[in-house]
Amino acid sequence: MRTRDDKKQEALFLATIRVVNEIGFAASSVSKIAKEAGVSPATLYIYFANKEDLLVSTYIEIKRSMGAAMLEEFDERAPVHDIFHRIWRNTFAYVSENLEEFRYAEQFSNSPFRDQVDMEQLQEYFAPIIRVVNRGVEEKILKDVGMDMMGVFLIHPIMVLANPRHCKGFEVTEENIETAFRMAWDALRL
Amino acid sequence: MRTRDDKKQEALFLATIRVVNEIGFAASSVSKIAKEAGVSPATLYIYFANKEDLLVSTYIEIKRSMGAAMLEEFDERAPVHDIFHRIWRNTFAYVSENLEEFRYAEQFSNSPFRDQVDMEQLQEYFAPIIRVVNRGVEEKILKDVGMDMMGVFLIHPIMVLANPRHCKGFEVTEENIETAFRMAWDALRL
Amino acid sequence: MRTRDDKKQEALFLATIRVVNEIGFAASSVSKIAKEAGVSPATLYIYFANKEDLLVSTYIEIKRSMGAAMLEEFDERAPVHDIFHRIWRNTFAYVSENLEEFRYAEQFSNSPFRDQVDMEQLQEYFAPIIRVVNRGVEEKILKDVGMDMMGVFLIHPIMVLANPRHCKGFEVTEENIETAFRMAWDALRL
Amino acid sequence: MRTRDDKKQEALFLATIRVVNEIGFAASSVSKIAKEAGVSPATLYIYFANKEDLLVSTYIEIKRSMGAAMLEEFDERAPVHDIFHRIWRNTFAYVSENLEEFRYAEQFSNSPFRDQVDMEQLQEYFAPIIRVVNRGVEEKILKDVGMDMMGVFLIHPIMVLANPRHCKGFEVTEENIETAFRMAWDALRL
DNA sequence: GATGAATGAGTGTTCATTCAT
DNA sequence: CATGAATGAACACTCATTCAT
Repeated sequence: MRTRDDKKQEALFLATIRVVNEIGFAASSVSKIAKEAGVSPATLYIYFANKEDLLVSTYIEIKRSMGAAMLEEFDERAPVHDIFHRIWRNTFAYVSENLEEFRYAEQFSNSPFRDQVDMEQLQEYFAPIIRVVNRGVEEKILKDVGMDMMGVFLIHPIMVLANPRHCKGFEVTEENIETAFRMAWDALRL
Repeated sequence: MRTRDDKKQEALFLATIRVVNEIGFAASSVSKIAKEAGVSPATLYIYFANKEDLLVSTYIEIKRSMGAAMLEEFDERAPVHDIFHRIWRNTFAYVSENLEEFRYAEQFSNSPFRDQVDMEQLQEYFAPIIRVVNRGVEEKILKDVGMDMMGVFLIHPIMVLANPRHCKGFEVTEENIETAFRMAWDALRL
Repeated sequence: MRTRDDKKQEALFLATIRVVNEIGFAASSVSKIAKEAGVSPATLYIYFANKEDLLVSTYIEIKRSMGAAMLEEFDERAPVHDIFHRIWRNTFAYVSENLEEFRYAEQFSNSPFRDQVDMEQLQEYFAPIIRVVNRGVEEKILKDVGMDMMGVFLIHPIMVLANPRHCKGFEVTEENIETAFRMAWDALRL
Repeated sequence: MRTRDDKKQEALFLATIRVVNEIGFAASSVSKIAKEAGVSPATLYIYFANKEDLLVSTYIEIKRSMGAAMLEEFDERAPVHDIFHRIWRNTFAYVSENLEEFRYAEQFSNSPFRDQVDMEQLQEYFAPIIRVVNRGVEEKILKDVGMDMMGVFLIHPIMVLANPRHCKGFEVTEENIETAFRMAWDALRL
């Protein structure tokens, strides 16, 4: 028998991201994605159970790689401020260099497909961050305001700022990134 | 195309919001929206040029009413902090009380339809806010960081916090709102 | 608005029968039936909810017209033998003259769609026959063997004999029909 | 194509019957049948030329075994009545005990695949019965009405009565079988 | 102004079959 | 001998839009 080609799965992920970003979630059809990936629509169904599975799997794959990128060179023993600074810059780098993936994730999480994803599982990728937040609160460095609010002022600003779609006026320069981080840190710190 | 029977146009706006929120952008069809509004699909084309026009117009209508709500009791002569506090609470109130409209806008602005909207025109609704920001910078009350960053730390947090879809752990209580505002203000102020 | 065209429903019934008889149940597709009827596949869905509805409705329509044909000139007060003779000849005439309809019904009732039909409702068309059978039993003219067996020896033989597909050697002549009826009557009578 | 591993061929026959009976002719696909048989779809094509060959071969196989069952303990020298009685009971037994096979054959012979079968060859299985009918006519025991009519009143009733799908009200008891045979015999005998 | 009928183009998905291993 | 991968063609069905009334 022919052997399964991992390249095709990867190609389908990339094609999904490209097509969804270009024409939007609503207009993205299985046949367009298959064509973009250079395979037959029927072949797609060998690698994914159905359209939803394709979209959800693509999202999870992005989240996984994003989580890994955010935690690069993560050193749990460093000062909270430095860890956050590291994560902040990692995340900025990831979003800037993987804008397509990031935009896909954004569209996905604003679609009803979102409810099909096991969020608990996704949270695992970000567990170390949560531990640092808790440590920061214990050490009286961070405001004790719950995890959601931390995300809103620490992670979310990056998502918006790094996305030229939202912030046409924000240039991703060394200086601007540091300024933005200072604002985030001002919001979070005690 | 526009005509006198404003009730039908209003009904179509509401139906669009309801349908899109319930089954998502991708699955929302003209005929389903028409049925929800209690009119024939053909009638819809009397009020809107096509599906895109319907979706875009609905979005603009929401943005208009949202802008008005945010600026309620706006007093340009009050202190910058108080104006922002007022806007912050207005916005929270609007989002909480108009979750459906808000969610529609969120889905819309994460779709490629976004590019069909004349953003310049939308900005007008929020012009007074921009003037206050500029005043705050001049008065050395606010960091001088450009309008995008202001939006990211002032407006965006509300959008996320008030949306239970994103923040299941955040309860919209008096206390939490004030805490969050303090964080936003810490981020913005000099 | 355009007005609904009853001719199209009729055309779809006929097209269904023709296509199913020509290429079989399994190979009959909605698009082939629509093409045969001279309408777009999409139009078909205005008149029928889905493929199953089309097939089932066609079957019920046939059964209705067949029941009516079998009971033509039905006179409940005539002798049982004469009534049966009349029904027998009516049925033979119907099957011979409506072979296509009959064959469709045959294929249908040997398909799993059969289970989608409300058989109780169909039985109504044949209620008068059942009453005559009961009378024949009471009058000690017919064997008291239950309704199924009556059907097997009275109705079923016609279905088979009149269908050249099954009985290539049976010519539908006056004499042969009478001979066959005598055999059926011999089977049924006391 | 045929090969030595008769177990797989047998498994495919059985799988075909099971699948077709469960989901119907139209919905039965090669891959579903292969899965039911526990082999790959590709393997199926080693044993059968194509889907049609599989379906037709399954039918012929059933007809062969059915013919053999009907003629069990066949004694050409016995009285015509007794031979018929024997065949009648054999057939009833076969249908009752092989309902799945029988139903498959029924569906098959009501589909256009029927025309793909060499009927002449099938007739061979039933040749002894034909000889007995001819003898009965010569001996003035049976009506001289042609072979088709004999089949209609002798074989067909069993097919219908033994199939609970058609005759929900007929219980396959010793007594009912004998009663039905008497009716068939009354129809046939002079 | 308002509508149900109508449709070509498209949807997601499965099909029977072939091919490389 | 046996197989999972691969696909063009087809499937049932829905779409956004137009048309006749």
